[in-house]
Formats: sequence, C-alpha cells, structure tokens
Amino acid sequence: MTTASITQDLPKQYHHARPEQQWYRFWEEQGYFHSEPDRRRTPYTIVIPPPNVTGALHLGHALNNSLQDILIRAKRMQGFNALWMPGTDHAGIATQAVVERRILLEEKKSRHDLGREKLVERIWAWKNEYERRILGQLKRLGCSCDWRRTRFTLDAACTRAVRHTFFRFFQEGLVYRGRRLVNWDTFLQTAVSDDEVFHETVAGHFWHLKYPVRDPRPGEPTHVTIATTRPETMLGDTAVAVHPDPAAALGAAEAELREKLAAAGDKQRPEIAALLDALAERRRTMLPELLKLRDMAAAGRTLTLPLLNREIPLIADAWAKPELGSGCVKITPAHDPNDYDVGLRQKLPMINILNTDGTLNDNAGPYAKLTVMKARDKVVADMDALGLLAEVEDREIELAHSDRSRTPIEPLLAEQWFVRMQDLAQSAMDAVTDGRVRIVPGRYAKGYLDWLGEKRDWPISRQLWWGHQIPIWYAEGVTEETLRKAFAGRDDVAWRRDPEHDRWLVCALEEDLPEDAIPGCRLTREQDVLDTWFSSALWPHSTLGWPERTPELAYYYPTSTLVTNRDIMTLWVARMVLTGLHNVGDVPFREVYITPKILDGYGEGMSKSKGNGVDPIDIIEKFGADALRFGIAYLTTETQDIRMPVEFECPHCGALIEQTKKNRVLPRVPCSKCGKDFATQWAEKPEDAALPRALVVNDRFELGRNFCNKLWNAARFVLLNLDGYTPGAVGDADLVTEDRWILSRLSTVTEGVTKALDEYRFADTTRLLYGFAWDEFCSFYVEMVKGRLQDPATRAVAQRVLAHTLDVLVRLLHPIIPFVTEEIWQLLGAAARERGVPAPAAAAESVMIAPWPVADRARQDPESEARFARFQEVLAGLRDIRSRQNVAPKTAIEFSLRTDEATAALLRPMAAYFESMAKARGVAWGPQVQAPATAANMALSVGELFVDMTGLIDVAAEIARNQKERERLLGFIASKEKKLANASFTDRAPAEVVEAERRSLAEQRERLAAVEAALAALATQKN
RNA sequence: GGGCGAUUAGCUCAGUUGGCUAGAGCGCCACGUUUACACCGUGGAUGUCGGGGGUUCGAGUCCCUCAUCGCCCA
Repeated sequence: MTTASITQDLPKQYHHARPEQQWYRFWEEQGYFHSEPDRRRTPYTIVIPPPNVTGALHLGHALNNSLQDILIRAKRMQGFNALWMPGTDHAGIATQAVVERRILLEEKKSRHDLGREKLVERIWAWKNEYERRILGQLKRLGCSCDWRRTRFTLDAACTRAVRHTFFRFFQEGLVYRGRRLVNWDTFLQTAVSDDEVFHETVAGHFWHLKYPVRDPRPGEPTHVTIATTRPETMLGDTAVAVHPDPAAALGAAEAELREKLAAAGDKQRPEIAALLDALAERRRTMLPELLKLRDMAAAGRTLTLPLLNREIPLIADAWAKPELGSGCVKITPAHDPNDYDVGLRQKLPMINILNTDGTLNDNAGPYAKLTVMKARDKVVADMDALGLLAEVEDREIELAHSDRSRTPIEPLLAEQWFVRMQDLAQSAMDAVTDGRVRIVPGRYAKGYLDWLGEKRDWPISRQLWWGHQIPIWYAEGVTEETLRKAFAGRDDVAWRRDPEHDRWLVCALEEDLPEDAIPGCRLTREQDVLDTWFSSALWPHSTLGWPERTPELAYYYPTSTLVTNRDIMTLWVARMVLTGLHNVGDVPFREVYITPKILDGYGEGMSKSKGNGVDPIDIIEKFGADALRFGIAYLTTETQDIRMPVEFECPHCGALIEQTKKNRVLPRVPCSKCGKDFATQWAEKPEDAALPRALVVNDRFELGRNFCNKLWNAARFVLLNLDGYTPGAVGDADLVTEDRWILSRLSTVTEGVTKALDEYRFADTTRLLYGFAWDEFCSFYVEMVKGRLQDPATRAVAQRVLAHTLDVLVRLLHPIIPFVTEEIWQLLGAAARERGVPAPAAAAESVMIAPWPVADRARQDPESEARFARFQEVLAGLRDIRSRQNVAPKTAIEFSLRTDEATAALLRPMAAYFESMAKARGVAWGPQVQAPATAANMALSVGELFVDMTGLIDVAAEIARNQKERERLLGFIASKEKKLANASFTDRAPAEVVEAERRSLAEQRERLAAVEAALAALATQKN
C-alpha cells in the first residue's frame, strides 16, 4: 500500500464500526491474546470475575472489564507475559430461578413436572445462549482475553477442582453436616444465603397473645402476654422467656438513654426525655410483675401453649427485653434466628412446623397443610375465640425476601452442609494483614477483615438441581468394617459417621459411587448441590489446571491483580484467598482493585431484576467501544460511584426520552415526541419484538467519542503531511522550540501516565492523556508545525518529530482506546514504518504488541516549558483582546510587549507563531516599549501587552473591561496585603510561601498600575 | 444500632502531603467555516466548595457536630 492510496480516503469523521470489527479479528488471528508459560518472561495475570450466565452484561460489567483490559493491555505492552483468563459462572440459584420462571410462564410447568435431568438440560441450553452472548459482548468491548482458555464453573476442569476440594475438606473434617436455621425460599424450595436476602418494609401487625399459666398460685398472674408479628409460629413455641434481672436491664436501658440525652441536640432532647419517662412508668407498673415472672421461671413454672395445649416452660433469658412490649417473649427456636440461639442456650426442643413448600406440617396439629398465611388467619381467629387475643397493633415490619424469587423468606431449621471457617478464615485474614494480598483502595480491607473475623461457618448446600452435586453417598445399616472392606485399597473414598442419623457419609473423589458399591447396602446420593461460590472460590487455581500441577499453575499462580466490585469482597474474594491458601498453599492474587459502581439516575446499582441495566452494546453502537471505554476510564476515580442517568433514543425520530422507574421495565414505550411506540430490552411478545428497538444511551459518552474523533483528525493531519517522509536520526540541534517543548511534555506525560496506571488511577491516566492530546498536541504543536511542513528545509525534521509524537501518544492511549489507536497505528505504519526520535526504528506490526513508551527524563526541559508558558500567556492575551474588541479574525493586528529583556529574547523567536495563531504581528518587545496612542492593553505576568487599535477600538468596551479588571485587582491586592501585614503569617508560614505571596502582590500591583494607566489614556480618547 | 462513602458551576464530576479570592467536560452566551477536526476553533458568564463549630498564620482539603443521600453489616 502506498501512502497516497492510504491518505486519499481518510474521512473527516472517525467511524468506529469497521475498525472495531477489523482489528479485533486481526488481533485474534495473530494470536496476540494468547499466552503460554515462558520462564524467561515475567507473567502478569488477571482472572476475570466470571460473569454469571443468568443474563447479558450491563454497564457495570463493561466498567469492570474495560478496566481489566486497560491493565492487561498496558502490562502486555510493558513486556509482561500477560494472561487474561476468561470464563463464566453457572450462578446456581439465579440461573435456575430464571429458567424455572420462564418455563412456568411459557409452559405452565414446574421443575418437578420436568424432572431433574430435563430441567438441567434446559438450563444448559440457557447457559449456552447467554455464554455466547456474554463473550460476544466482551469481544465487542475489545477485551483481550485468552479465549482459548475460556472456562465455565461447571465444566469438567472446574468440576474436578470442586470434587478434589470437597474431598480434602471432608477428609480433614472441614466440611460437616448439621442442623441450622436457614433462610428458606418457599417458592424455589431451597435455602438461600444471607447475601441472597433483601429486607423490605411492609405493612403488618403486632399481635398480642395471652398464654395461660398452669396452676397459677395466689398472687401470680393467670396469663403471660407476648407479642409477635408472625402468630402462626406460636405452633412451634417451646418456651416463653422473661429477663433474669429485669430491674438491672431497665436500669441499663435508662442509663443509656441518659447518656444519649446529655449528648443530644435541642431537637432530639424532648424525644429522649419522653422515652425516659416511659421507662420510669414501666418500672413503676410492670417491674413487679416481671420480677414475679422471673421468680416463677426460676421455680420451673410452666405455661400452656394454647391451640395445641402443649406445656411449655417459662424461662429466664436475657433475650427478653423488659423495656419492650410486655417484657416477655415467645421462643420459637426452629423459626427465628434469635430464638434459635436461645434454644441452644436453654437446651429447648426445636419444633419445625414447616414443610419445604411453605405449608405447615403435622407438628402444627390441626393447622397442618395450611399455607403460612392461611394458618396465620386461623390462629388469630382461634385465639380470639378463646379470648386469648389481647390486642392487635398496626406496624411496619422489616421482612426478609428472597432476592431470587422475591417471596418472603421463612426461617427454617434444616440440615445443611457447612465448611468450618475457624482456621480457613484466619489464614485469609493473615494474608491481608501481613500484606501478601493488598487491597486497593485500602479502606476496603476493613470490611473484609471484619467479616472474616466472625468466622461463621459457611453453609454450602443448596436444594437445587443446577450445580455441582455434593459427592456424598449415604450408607445405612452397615458397620465401618463393611466400609473398610468395600473400599479396601482405595484412597479416593473417605467416610465419616453422620452425627445426626444412624448412617455413614461416604465421599468419593472423582468417580461417582454406584448404588451397590457396598455389599448389602444401597447407597443413596446426596441430592443437594454446592453453593455457586464454592466453585468460584477456586477460580484462580481451577482455571489454571489445579489439582494437576500444570505448567500454567506453576507459572501464572499467584495471579497479579483481581479487579472486582466491593459487593463480593466477602462472598468471593475472601473465599478465593482461603481456598487458594488451602489448596495451592499461596494467595490467589497479589492485589485486589475494587472498582467504583455504576448507578442509575436514582443512585441505585444496576441489575437485571430492576430493569435498569444498560446494555453496553447500545453505547457501543452509538458511540463506539473506544468512547465507552474512554468514558468509563475517565469516570473511574477512587472514591466516587458513577451516576448514569440514561435515555431511550427513539428509533423513529431520534428524540431522547428519559428512562424512568416506570418505563424502564416496559416491553414497549411510546415516544413522547413522535408518538410512535418502540421496543425495549424487555420486548418478548412477537408484536413487541417486531417494533424497532430504542438504544439506551447517555450523552456522557460523547466525551469519549469526541476525543476519538479529535485524535483521529490529529492523525489525519499527520498522515496528510507525511508525503515524502524519510526516516532519519533527529539530533538535539535539529529541534526547534516547539519540538523541545512537546518532547518535554511527552516525557512528563509518559511518566505520569505510567505511574497513574500502576496505581489504578484510571481517571488521572485518562485526564492526563486527554489534556495532553487535545490542549497541547492538537491546540499547539500541530498548529505550530504547519509552517515548517511547508518549508522543504525544515519539513523532514518536522515530519519525524510529528510522527514520533503521534506514535508515542497512540501507544499511551492504546490500553484505553484500542481500536482507534490500532487504526491510526496501521495507517501511520504504512506512511512511516520507521520512525522515532532520536533514532528511527521499525514500528511493531500492531500497536497492541508495541513496546510501552519509556519516559526519557533527559527530554524534560524546564526552560522550554517556561518559554512556552509565556508564549501561551501572550497568545491568550492577544486572542482575548481580539475577542473583546470584536476584531474580525481576518483582520491583522499589531502588538507590542513591554517586558524585561530576558523574556523579550525568549519570545522574539516566536513571532511567526503569533502571526499564524493570532494573526498578530509583534512590532516591539522589551523594557522600553511605549503604549501606542490608540491601544487595547492587557496586564500579563510577564509585563504589559498593547495592541495598536488605530481605527478599531471600541473605547467604551475597553474602559468597561479595564474597570472590571481594576475592581478585581483591588480586591485581590487588599487580601494579599492583609495577609502579609499579619505578623503571625510572615513569622510562621514557610519562607517560600511568604515569598510567593510577596511576589504575587508586587505583580498584581504592577498590573493595577498598568490598568490605571490604560484607563487614563482611554479617558483622553473618549473626549 | 455499627461501619464505609458521598454532598464543589444548571448537569456529571476532578481537586495529590492544608498555601486557590477553586478546575474539567457537557450545557449556556458571543464570534467564527484560516486547507486535521462544527464530534471543531476563539473568547465569555456561572460557585457563601451541604449547615454549624473548632484546630491553624492560612481549611474545599484536618477534627467535632448536624442534615440529606447511597451502600455494607447486625
């Protein structure tokens, strides 16, 4: 390809679509994404947080993955052997729930109608579809993942890692089976973890129920009143508690309130005082009875549980709060977390009254088979009929809901599998406290350590069909001797006694056990599957081949950086650290970078279930992948989340329609401008899906699109001016002022960008490059080099410096905006394959594999930068005068500059640039310069600028401006004078600060004098 | 209830160890099509840096407190 044929068709606007497709394919075909272990090189590895296959990616994922790609591309260019390990997560409950719901909706079938095998088959189909879509989205984003290594948490390799981990945990006694109160989702019929539960305030009631005291003695109460928001749970009550020392508890509550009162502001004081009064009242009226009940509890008195007529004890336990309600509390250990603790403490029976489908079981006696809600109504009615319903209050209740099915959670005592966390958690805490894992920003370490510090055992079983089925078989009615014989010589089978039942738990490493593995006993397999996080906890080592000691594991592990969001610090990050330490013996990654979160216009996190997830493809379609990435990087600051209100772009008329909480969940929305309907991401019915779909966009990505266009045009300018380019050395003597300046700035920026990226300061990186490319390279260097390009004597060097600067800039920008930089790189390569200052060298065949620029400190040239700063100030002054005096751009002006000789000497050589950039001819420079008779003036830090305005001047405008400037200066000078008159300032502030203030004051005074002189001169002209 | 974060121009956000009569992009106003770019250029207007107290010679920046919002944990 010749230069001519390349340059003739450069469009004036950068079009992103074709380069995105072309260069992504090119990179893939060249194998640039692939990494192989290579002992001679240092690895840099990132494992992707595997997106779950529940649905497509939204902007939050785009942020996370753009940042990973920026890091991995920069490191690759920096010479590291960079591996970005991709893959997806099976997301057990979330995916199963989505598929089940869809099947129910479309075919009116439950999972039980379908059966385990068929359902799992359907989920695999779903997984295949969404995995393809997700990976496609990542590719559109430009992600340079090593796709040949793509894994899935449920594939054979990950499954093997799961089996080995589970087996080892089992052998070491780290997994066990036990009864625990779990969050039961009655719709999905599975336990869900605390993290899959959200709380919502709903309108409810507080029912006050009376339980009769058995054989009350004279002077004793006949009933005990308790209050509950869930009356049906009384059927599972096994005690009523009263505080063991109600007087002291009331005293403590009072003391606490008094302390609060002392510290409170005026507004809160009455409120707290009222609470104190209420407590005092309570002490008077209720304490005697509470003391009596406490004594009755100590004496072992009992109550009758109405409806079931069960005898239950009155017990003393501190969970009962004498300052609340009746001071007594019912205890339902099998259906309330706090009561469960009481039950354990007091060794109470635990009666489960719930079936897994949310109906009551036989323990509920006459209420069996009723749903929770029906049972509630009936219990209340029956209690009322017995005269045992004391009161009903309306009350708002914080009710736990399942995140997956959106139905209320029932706490339920169930048998589950757990991982013992004591030692594992400690190891993961140590890794962070001793710095083997560094968390950035550091403040997130606290949450991690606090959570692990609780060392709560990890419930790992889920009553689902989609996931890693727990490799446990139950053997009943056999002796250990039989087991030993059956599995003689096998080290891949282990067993333990089931502490809850008369049977053995048998765990198998890789092979599933047949039913008849043990003579005389039919093995049954555990039906539950493992929590998704169990397999994703292994991700950094399972993807590298563990449990095999693969070359990959040896080379890439521990990985370098994990990029994720703060919501899963505990669920995922902490667990990766502890399984990594346990399985591999080392941490999974050296650094964890926590990204900001993308929020919608209402400040809420994006999620599929809310309907506020924005498909990054929409942004890519409209603005380009580079624009998306640039915008994301630009907004990724250390502390702020990113608020992103979005709009529908009407596909009919292009109008922008605000996305609201209402319309964002609709399948079709009418355009408020043209009135026609369009489809949204929710369109599924044929009649909706047939409508053209609106893109969901945000104008903040214009920033990135405009920047790419600016860069493109700068490159276009360079390419259009490379005719006759010859590579060659460029010595210092060849360089002119603007060359030295741009090379100096380039060196400084290279240094700054490299450092910022190293410290995960993405916004700083991007802003530095934006400023350099736009305000320095384009606005000054390109403008200034134009003249030299016209002159055959200077053209060659100008071309070389220009090509070099663009080359370095493009390399620095490549990690952020890979596509446009590759497009430019390729064009530049065709026009100037060999380039570089001081010595040319052949450019890499792709910017993706070009070396990262190294800052040449020797290029940093304070003198050039100082000269330039003065030049820029004078230029701005000239432009300002032109603008405020309304001098047409075509009209040439003349100016003179009163300044010291040194500055004059610096600026005289720049005369040509004042001509080309402000159409202004400098006629006089130096200390002796006098103001022309008719002049517009401007006080500058370097002196005073005069523009000869003969025949042009607008005296009134000039006076107005000078007066305004005078006001400003007077205020400024007054404040500086005050500061410097303050002895404590001059005595105590550092000398250089005081000196700077003095200089500043002197300078402003000079300016003021100039302005006043100008005003005086103008006054004479006015007449 | 405990913890973390936020509150700076109409909007979305920067502001490194306190030295600023506070910056950017968009939007707004005026002018402009000079052969890289109107997804552009030049200039301009716009802020009691959430409220109150304190430390300091000096506070957007540090401390306390209040308010509002978001998230996490209980």
